[in-house]
Parts: sequence; structure tokens; C-alpha cells
Amino acid sequence: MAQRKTIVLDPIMCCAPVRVDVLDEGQAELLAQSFSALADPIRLRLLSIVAASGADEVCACDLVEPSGRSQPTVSHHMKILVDAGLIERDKRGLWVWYRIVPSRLEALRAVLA
Amino acid sequence: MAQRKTIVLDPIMCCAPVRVDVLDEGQAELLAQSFSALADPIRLRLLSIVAASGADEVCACDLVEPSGRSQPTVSHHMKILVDAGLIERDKRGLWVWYRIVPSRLEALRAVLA
DNA sequence: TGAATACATTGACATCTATCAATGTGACGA
DNA sequence: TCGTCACATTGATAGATGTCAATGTATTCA
Repeated sequence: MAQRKTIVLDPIMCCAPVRVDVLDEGQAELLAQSFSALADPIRLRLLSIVAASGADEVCACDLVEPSGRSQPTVSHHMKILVDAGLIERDKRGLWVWYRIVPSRLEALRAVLA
Repeated sequence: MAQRKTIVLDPIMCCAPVRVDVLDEGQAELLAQSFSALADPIRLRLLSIVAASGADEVCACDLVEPSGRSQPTVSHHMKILVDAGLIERDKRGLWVWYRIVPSRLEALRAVLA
């Protein structure tokens, strides 16, 4: 299976906005990984469910049914979002709780400025 | 070959930010196509070259060498960026000129807010 | 009209990705 | 300790994607 390294981007900003400086290869590679995490409709919906929930955290058990995918598939997608740094995972007892990482969303926003 | 439909997102905003409302399936599908265009390091660099150039437009002939890819590959990637609405294409004579579409970048920024 | 130029398209291939059934793992409760 | 529960991992498969050589298509100029 393809290995998916956890990204080590600075959470605030990895680089200047695309309008300012041409991205070097390393920056482009890291950013492409982040945007890849957003490049799937199921992952966007999962991210949105977590981000838009009034609560700070959302249980993994509440993601399977609304996503319309199997439990292993949801687990797979959540791992990609976590590895991209967009979501944090916290296991407590039998349940896993997810919350978004606002600074990472902001970092991607900054690149598009 | 896979067909790639031109996206018809509203150029300013397609939907509420992910923090506000859960994306519906149609919105997620359209956004995933846009983010897919950004999910490749070569495309990010091409976009950045066009966006960061002092001039309003950049000639296609100036994209091949800095990208380190063949001419057909660059043409392929530019088509994806154009279809995603992130870049506009203008052919004048033998040359093709590209310029970015700021409103589309802003629309993606808005979704991540 | 014909040759040269700039870019697009085709075709082929290797790699990557999404998906699910089956199975594994760790935690809790009886 | 044993069964159950919640989630992760594995393995397999179909489809998508990036890449380039070869070729096609306009456009310009002589």
C-alpha cells in the first residue's frame, strides 16, 4: 500500500501566497498533499461535518451513515485528513473523536491569497 | 480518456464556508474538482508561475522549461487548470497566453474560512 | 502553396486511489 | 476470562491520473 507521510508544514504558513512568489518544488509537493486531502467529495463532506458541527468534537460513529460509505472507507478517509493535518484525532475508550485544526485551514487559505 | 467537464461554479462563492454549513453532495463534488486541480505539485508551480509573474499574462512557451516536464504534459496540466476556472487561456496568433482568475482563488479561499 | 512554428490530442503505460469484505486490535463490561 | 463493541488494517479490484513519444491542427511567413 502507498505510504502516506504525515506532513510537517508549519501550521500557520509554509510559504508566500502563490501571487507573490513562485513555489519551489518542496513547497509545491507539500501543498499538493494538503490539497489532495481536499480533492475528494467524501473527504470534503467529512471535513465539513466535523467543522460545521456546533460541538468542538465529532465522534467517528457519527460519520459513517451521513457519508454513505462503509466504516473502513470512512476510516481510510479520516486518516488522510488527519495525516494532512486538517483534523485531529483523539481516542477515548472505545470511541474516536475528531476536531478540525483551524490553523491548517488558514494556512491553505493564505497560500491562495 | 476520462472526460473532464468544465466547472460551472459561481466565480465568487458556491456555498457557505465548511465551518458554517455541511456541504451537500453536489457542492462537495464541484469543490473536489477544484481542489483536484491544486492537488498536483506541477500544477501548483504552473499556477504560481502565472500568478506571481509581474505581467498580467504569461506565454505557454515560458512554462515548459521551468516546470521540468514535456510540452504535452504542460499542455495537459494547463488544460486542467483552465477547466477548473483557475486560469484563463487566450490564443493570439501562434502563442497562447495564460492569466489567473483571482475570483476563483478567492472562492476557494472562502470555502476554507 | 508549402514549410516552419506553437500548441493540442492521441495512445500506451505505470502508478495511484477509492472502495468494500474480511479480519485484526484494543477497550470495556459481565 | 470471555464476549462485545468501535475502529483500524489488509487484500483485492476497478477506475483515475501523470507521463511522454508520436502525431494532429492552426497560424504565420516566404
